[in-house]
Amino acid sequence: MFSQSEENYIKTIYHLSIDFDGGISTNAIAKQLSTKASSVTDMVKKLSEKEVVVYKKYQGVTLTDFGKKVAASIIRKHRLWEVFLVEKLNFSWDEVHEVAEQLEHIKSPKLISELDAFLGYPKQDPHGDPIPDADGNIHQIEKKLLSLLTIGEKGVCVGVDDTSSEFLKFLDKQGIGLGNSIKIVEIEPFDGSFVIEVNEKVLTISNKIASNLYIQKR
Amino acid sequence: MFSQSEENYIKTIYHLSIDFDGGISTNAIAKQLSTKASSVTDMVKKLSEKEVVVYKKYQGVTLTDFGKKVAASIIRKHRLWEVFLVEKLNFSWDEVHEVAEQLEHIKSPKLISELDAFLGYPKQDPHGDPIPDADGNIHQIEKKLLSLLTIGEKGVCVGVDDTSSEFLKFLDKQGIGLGNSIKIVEIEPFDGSFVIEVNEKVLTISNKIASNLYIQKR
DNA sequence: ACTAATTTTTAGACTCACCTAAAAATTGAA
DNA sequence: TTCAATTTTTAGGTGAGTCTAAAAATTAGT
Repeated sequence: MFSQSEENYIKTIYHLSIDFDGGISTNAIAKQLSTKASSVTDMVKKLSEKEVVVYKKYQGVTLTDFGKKVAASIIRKHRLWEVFLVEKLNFSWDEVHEVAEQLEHIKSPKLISELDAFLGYPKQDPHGDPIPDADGNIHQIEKKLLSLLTIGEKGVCVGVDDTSSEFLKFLDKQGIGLGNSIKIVEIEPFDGSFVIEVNEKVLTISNKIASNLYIQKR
Repeated sequence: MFSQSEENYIKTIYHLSIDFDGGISTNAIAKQLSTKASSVTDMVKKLSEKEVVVYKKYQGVTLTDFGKKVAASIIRKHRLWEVFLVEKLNFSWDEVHEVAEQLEHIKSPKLISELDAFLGYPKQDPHGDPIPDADGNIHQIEKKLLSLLTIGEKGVCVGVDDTSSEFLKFLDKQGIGLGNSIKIVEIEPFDGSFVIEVNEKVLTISNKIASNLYIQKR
């Protein structure tokens, strides 16, 4: 069994490993968890004794296969709770994270399997991220950043990269949500901003916004 | 804000205060929490600094009005989660306690008010215990131990005193549940056992069982 | 009322997760 | 390649919450 603190480290290392391959630096982990590199060194030694990570001094850490399974189970809980909060308790997608951070640490296999069934075995969380299955397998759907599309291309909004409250509130205000069809009308060469058509409305979004929206072409 | 440990002490002191009035001894708290009296003394000093309890050396502790409010809010969360587990996630009433012990510490006012609404503002938990309202008021329903009734009296089963898994499983096996109408057919003078009629069936229960079942006369 | 038994508190120590400050290793720039 | 900047680790310390053992206070038996 892992403490809440250990679980937070495991989850963080997992997330950092997605964009970066090779050892994750103690500094990167420290920054993500708002703690100090020295604290990370301590924890990482403990996790390596528990066979969750491989750690060589000054080389950063990588998750073992076991560690990846543990991470997947924490993320599974986190995302299932997010679905619950949005679908059943009227939370908006920018309010769920903080509470899910707490709920993900509840220990009860029955709770999670029943919650999964109660929610109808959802495959994605409210931000479009995949929910790992009970065995820890993650089925990532085919998706592309909106900013990589060209004029005339169409697709469906299936996720966001940045999940900050400010960004999600902005999307709500613009009327952009998961499942919406989006068509690229124009790309401004000067600043890379995009003119898109969504929900029968035409609007302009900055390149930064476009670089945080995932589109599935289908 | 209180730590999980502090919350567990506050809840325990509250529960112990129901059956004994006057100061609750450190020993009683220690036994309930499976810890040592010396640890209790430490915590109780801290809680008294936070104005949650009144503590005089060697005199035991009592909750302040503020402490009672805090206790009620923890118990409210615990019981709402119990209802959720039984009504929505197919837990049986003997499985809920352990998980609710974890869930009761989740911090989010919105979570609890939305959960309350989602469950249809329940007034009792699965064991028949009252759910405190958002202001900390507890509306205890009128009830009596079955063992205090006499031959011919009738009532409805509204709660249990002992909530141990063994007892609850026993009740399930006998077909006794909340809401069932119960009639006293006979009382055995020799051992004080009761012959009762419930769900059109007649069965005999020991005095010990009868002393753990609450009946509402209506 | 006076011991004896029990309860409660104090004192000191432990683990966990964190910190700061300094030392050591790595990296990068001229 | 060398040395300065950066990163990482070590060393030592803190607070929360727990423990054991011993001291102090209370309660109970005669």
